[in-house]
Amino acid sequence: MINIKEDERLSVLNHSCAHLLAQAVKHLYPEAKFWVGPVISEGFYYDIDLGDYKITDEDIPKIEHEMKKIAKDGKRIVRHEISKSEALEMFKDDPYKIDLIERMDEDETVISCYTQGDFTDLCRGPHVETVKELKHFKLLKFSGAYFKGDSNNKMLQRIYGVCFETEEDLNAYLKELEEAQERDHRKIGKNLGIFTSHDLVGKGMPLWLPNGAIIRKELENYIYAKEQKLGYKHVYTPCVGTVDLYKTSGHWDHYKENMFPSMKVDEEEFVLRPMNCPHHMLVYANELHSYRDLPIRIGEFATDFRYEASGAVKGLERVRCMCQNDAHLFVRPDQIGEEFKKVVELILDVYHDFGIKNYKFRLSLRDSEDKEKYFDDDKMWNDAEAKLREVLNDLGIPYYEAIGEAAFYGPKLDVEVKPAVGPEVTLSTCQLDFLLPRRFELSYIDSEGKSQIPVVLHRAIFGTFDRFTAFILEETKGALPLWLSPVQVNIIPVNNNYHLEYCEKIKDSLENYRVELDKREEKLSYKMRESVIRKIPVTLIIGQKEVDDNTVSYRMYGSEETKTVSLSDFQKLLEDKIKNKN
RNA sequence: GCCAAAUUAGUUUAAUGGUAAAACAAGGCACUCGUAAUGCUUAGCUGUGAGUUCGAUUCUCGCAUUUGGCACCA
Repeated sequence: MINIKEDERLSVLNHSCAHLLAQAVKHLYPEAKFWVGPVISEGFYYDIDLGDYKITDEDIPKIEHEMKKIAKDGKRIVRHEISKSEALEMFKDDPYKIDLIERMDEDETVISCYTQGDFTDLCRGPHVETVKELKHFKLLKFSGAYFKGDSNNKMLQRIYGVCFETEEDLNAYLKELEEAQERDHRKIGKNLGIFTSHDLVGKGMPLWLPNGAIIRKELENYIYAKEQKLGYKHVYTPCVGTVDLYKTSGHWDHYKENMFPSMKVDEEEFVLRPMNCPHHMLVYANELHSYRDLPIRIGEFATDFRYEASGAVKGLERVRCMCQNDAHLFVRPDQIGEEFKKVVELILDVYHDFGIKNYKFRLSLRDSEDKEKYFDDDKMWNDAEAKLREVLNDLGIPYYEAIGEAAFYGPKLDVEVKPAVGPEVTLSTCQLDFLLPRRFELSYIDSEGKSQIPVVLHRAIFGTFDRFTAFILEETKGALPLWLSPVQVNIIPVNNNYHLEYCEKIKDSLENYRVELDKREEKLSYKMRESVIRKIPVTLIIGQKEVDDNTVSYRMYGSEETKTVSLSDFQKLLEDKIKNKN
């Protein structure tokens, strides 16, 4: 998918188109006041205050029509430069523009405006020469958007659109948007019987169907093996904890709003756990540790519950009940770099196995101005942030820094991916934590017999199994690699009367695989069609030829070619595919 | 949570102020078949609670869920 914002020409075009949109809106709704109209990776938008009037579906074609009309007139787009005081005078009736102008630097003496026909907007530019160039655009959607992105502020109305240089480019882009919908894990998940939901269970509470459960189990087995090899110790702990547990950890103060409300049982007050750190702290505290024992790596496939805002819930991607591929690494301060590096390497290893290529590393740091949100210890933060940067630089991994995205207890490295529909989400995460070990009074005995406080790394490679499955379904368009596929081999006999016995024999010989034998009294082509629709990786066609020659004929998903081989060669082929994860 | 829109059979869709149609899927019968749909047949549906109305799936309102954004995302 093309990123408009990263293309210089398209950026100018789309930004100019945002002005065209504003002009058209001004023509149709003279009372309209305008906030900002930036270019984004998907095109452009403009935030507009229409008073009490709400944009409807019928307005969009009208606005588009007006935009075309203005574009046809072909007015030039002219730049003026004015001083701050002139600007304040010029836009004196427009509180939004005044807001923008007042925030501009006093020294920045030149403020620019762009005029096209009867419409002038404050803008840094640049723009295209004339509105005539804005021919191939489309308004895509509209919604409410908080003024300055703050939910305490008034909601403005935002209209999104996109503009291209040619009609072909525009159509190609719109087609891509449509195709993205086909790739949406919610659609695939429904079609392939991966997951469902029910009002009686509740919002954001997915039910994993048998096919989804197989995928999840394979993911669990895969990451469990990796983690065991790396010296992780896996545990099981309860999905609830007492309120006091979360008061001890500090989450009660910082995270209560995102937790399900507490429930009283006898004299104890419980919450459904939103994360597993406190439980794992207590696993660590169960015995006395020597500096020689560290690092200690506690892993768990742990079900957590979070009170996600109702508008945020989405398929398997954002849920209220999820299973984390969680682990907490208890390390000595001198081991931070090495352990953090191992986690990053594990992430890279796993992404390689899944063929995931489009992801970004985000180093999430605190906003040092915000003493409310973050644990207050400047030295701790500075040391931790420096450590993470150092490792990333040593590994030569490209990343970007995000101020104010850290957890309250420490900085973190997140891996972000882009779903088929909607904004980027975090998949993997690795978080450094100097705080929780202190709150739980964790310790180890150093070489001089003194008690020391360990450092904790929180990490989740898949993030949650839910979100990772959603992502993998979109990456593969539901055509999962053999090792993950709920049904791996589908056997279709040409004639049930003559070939079934041989098919049963083949099925028995593939006992290590998930095999289906389609015995239904249906036409071969009918069964083949269904096998393809279900995206089963391998379909076997078994008829008289195969029975006579003691062979199998197979067709791989995505190919129309049929190959015939001996059963042992076929088994070898499956083994190789599983081994190579393709 | 906020701004909107949507909700009809298992699924995808149609229609209507006089309680609903089709395709696929499912059940039954026939066909015994070589790589994306054999034919016939049976059963199955208006999210939920109010209101308006002689009568509501259709109009109005509330609720739930879903969808697109915004905000949130330890």
